[in-house]
Amino acid sequence: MSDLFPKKGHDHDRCVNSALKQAEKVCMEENARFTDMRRKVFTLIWQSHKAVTAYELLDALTSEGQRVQPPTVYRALEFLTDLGLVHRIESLNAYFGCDRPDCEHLGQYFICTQCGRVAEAVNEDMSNAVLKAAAQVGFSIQATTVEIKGLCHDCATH
Amino acid sequence: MSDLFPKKGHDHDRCVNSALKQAEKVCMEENARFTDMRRKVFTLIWQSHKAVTAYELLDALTSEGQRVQPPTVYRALEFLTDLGLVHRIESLNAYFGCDRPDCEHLGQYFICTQCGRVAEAVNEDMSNAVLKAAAQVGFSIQATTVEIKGLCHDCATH
DNA sequence: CAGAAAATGATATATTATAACATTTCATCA
DNA sequence: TGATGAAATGTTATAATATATCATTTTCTG
Ligand SMILES: [Zn+2]
Ligand SMILES: [Zn+2]
Ligand SMILES: [Zn+2]
Ligand SMILES: [Zn+2]
Repeated sequence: MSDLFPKKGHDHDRCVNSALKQAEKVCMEENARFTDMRRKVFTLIWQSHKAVTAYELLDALTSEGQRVQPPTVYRALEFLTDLGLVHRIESLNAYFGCDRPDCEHLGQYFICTQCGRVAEAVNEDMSNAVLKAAAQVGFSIQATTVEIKGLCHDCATH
Repeated sequence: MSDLFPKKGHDHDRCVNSALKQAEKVCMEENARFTDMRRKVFTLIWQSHKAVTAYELLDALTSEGQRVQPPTVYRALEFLTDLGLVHRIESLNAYFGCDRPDCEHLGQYFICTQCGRVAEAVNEDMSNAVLKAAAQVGFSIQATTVEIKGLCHDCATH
């Protein structure tokens, strides 16, 4: 059994740095500006493996100094989600950093209701099943939401 | 190709009446009270094949007579969703009547972004893919959300 | 019918998100 | 270089969704 969730005590700075690198690359390629605010929001989102709400981001940005208003955060989130650098978790009204912003994929998430961690899966079987089901009923897909809640392996066994 | 979505001009009263019958049966079996308010909310939800927001329900109930407050509607929705008579569509913050409240299933929805209609699918391939993906990573499922947005066959072809 | 439990009413407030307009920053090119 | 227009951010207000808490009414049970 392979665990999607990061190991306890892993080098998380490495996660964040690698995500920043990828984000810079994607922005460069898309000729999009990775501004200070966008970078701050992106970094805050990557500071844990949990999903983060817009108002948690607001609070974090505000405690860093001057008051930041909702539209500022929502704009950064829109930018990041449009580029695929961040995904919105619909069932949590929260945002989560994408591991693989450079490859097209249908978002699929495992969400642990105990520890709060989220893991993105890119599972061919699930993707294919969704695509096939849609084809069978003549439905042309624009976006998909697959969110699976439960206990991660760590939480289920401890 | 089989279309999940109801045919234009179908006998919708029949949909509603059959849903009410099923709801009564489920409540009876669960020894749960299908009160006036719950019945009203349930019926309103079934009055279209679209998802309905809590505040749309509030407005509808209020225009029927005296003012109804949010908690009243949210309580009815909680009751109905707990029993599986209604599902919440996370990506719309809206509610939708379940076709098959009498059989266990993972909720899977097709949501047309053009006409607004929603269709519940009960697709074994999708369910199995989700269950298998979870098993592979040692994740024990509590709830799943599968919401597929796009164009229904009618909207895609007209 | 009394008493307990369940449901609803009422009031207030929390949480999530967007609209609209002002100001600042930044790339571009005359 | 510095005018200029587009993009980004700031600011204020408000919309949309959801819940906490306590009071009252209704229903069930004995
Ligand atoms: Zn990490
Ligand atoms: Zn966990
Ligand atoms: Zn119908
Ligand atoms: Zn349609």
